[in-house]
Amino acid sequence: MPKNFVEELRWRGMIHDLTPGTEEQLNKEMTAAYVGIDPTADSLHIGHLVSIMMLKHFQLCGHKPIALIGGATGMIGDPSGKSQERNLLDESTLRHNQECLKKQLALFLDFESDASNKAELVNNYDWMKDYGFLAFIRDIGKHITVNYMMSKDSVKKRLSAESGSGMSFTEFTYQLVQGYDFLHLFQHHSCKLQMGGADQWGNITTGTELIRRKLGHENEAFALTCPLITKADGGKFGKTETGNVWLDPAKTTPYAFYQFWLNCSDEDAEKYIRIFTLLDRTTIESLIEAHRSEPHLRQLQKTLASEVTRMVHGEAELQKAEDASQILFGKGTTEMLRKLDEATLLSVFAGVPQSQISKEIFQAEKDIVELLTTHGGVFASKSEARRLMKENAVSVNKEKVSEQTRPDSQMLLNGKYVLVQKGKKHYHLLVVA
RNA sequence: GGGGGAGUACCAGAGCGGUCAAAUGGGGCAGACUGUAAAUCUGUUGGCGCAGCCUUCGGAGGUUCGAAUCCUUCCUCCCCCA
Repeated sequence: MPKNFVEELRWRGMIHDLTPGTEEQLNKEMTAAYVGIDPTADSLHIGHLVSIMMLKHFQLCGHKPIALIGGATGMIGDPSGKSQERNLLDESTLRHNQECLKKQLALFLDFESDASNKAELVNNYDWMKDYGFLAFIRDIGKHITVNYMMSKDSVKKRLSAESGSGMSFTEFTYQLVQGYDFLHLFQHHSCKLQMGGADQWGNITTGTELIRRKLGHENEAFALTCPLITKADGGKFGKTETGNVWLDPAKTTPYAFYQFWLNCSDEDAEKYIRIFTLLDRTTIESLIEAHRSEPHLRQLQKTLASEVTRMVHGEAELQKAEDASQILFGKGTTEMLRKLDEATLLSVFAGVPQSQISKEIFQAEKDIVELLTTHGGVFASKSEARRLMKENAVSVNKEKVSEQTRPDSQMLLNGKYVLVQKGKKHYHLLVVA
């Protein structure tokens, strides 16, 4: 094997736990491994990125990655964590999502080459949909005791009195269905390893256990988990005010995507750069060292943001995101904004929320609160607009405004744009047409 | 089948006839300080024509001058016994 996979993940801080013998197996021969992804949307978000990077490294180390779309399991809902009831996806949605996800996965994994370790995409709906209930409980359920299933943390937590939520039989069954996936892949794809987040440990080991009990002791399967990605301040990773950070540029603009990474705290950036970039160890270590001595340069965040953005959106989009960030957060002034030609302006603000407003309304409306709220949709309510203006948090074209400010045509950039800023980081472009 | 408990703002969780747009904590947002960081401090966190008014405390009715608080009923969830 060209590179030691476990060693690679280890220095990157991507190993939480692994079953004994995993490393030996991987050093012995090319091995197939899979991770599961719920096809609940037609795009991946950055919460999926860790799993994907695991597969990416896996492939780079000469092994064969399998991405499993959880069409069947996604309908059930994993009791680990506090998942809500899942909606059943109809088959056409499922297939649509699967296709979209595959395109995104192809940004990272090689599905096309002739190499023996090319990536594969499977969907457990394909082997679960016709599996009858009786057949399943007889063939599979027989091999796992309820006692074993009850001892899993995810189950214990839900059954404990404090949780106060109970657990349906459907959810209880989840680990068995996921365990069967592993068995199926083990038998039909020679897949010997399942990877996932630390919260998946219980589900994965149900699979290894099932394989051992059903197929006998000489059939050994392995588990490897990575730590759940956290933020130093305890918040949820990958969420912003507006929700998930998606890989699909239509859902999260490349600019917003770039900004997400740029805004990481120092502590998080040191962790994330190891996990989410492919930079090698010496590069990363020297970057971290440089950052610690001159933190204000934000070199670490900048590298992290550009590496990940390039990987997901490509060089051209990265350029635009960097330019936009430079203009919006550099020491920009009103004069500088006025100097931008229309094309530049539009490309800079491509990633910024925009709204349209008619010229007539703009000219007629003399109340800035009305203009920005009722017509412009910049604020959710007039109360909010007033409150923020009192707090000196609202700027138009980089200049603070108050409730008394009267809108006029002097505000227009290039005759038709108004740049509204809420606080330091939130921009909104009004297009007057 | 029997018994008990609970549903309050983004979440957790007080309130149990008026002084409640609803304590407190968390989260969010903003300001100061900075490095588009962290920590800290401060303000704010239903809406509006904003010293006033309107809509909110699972749903629908009712009692009352007045209800998140009392009654009826429906829905949902949890726990215990069988």
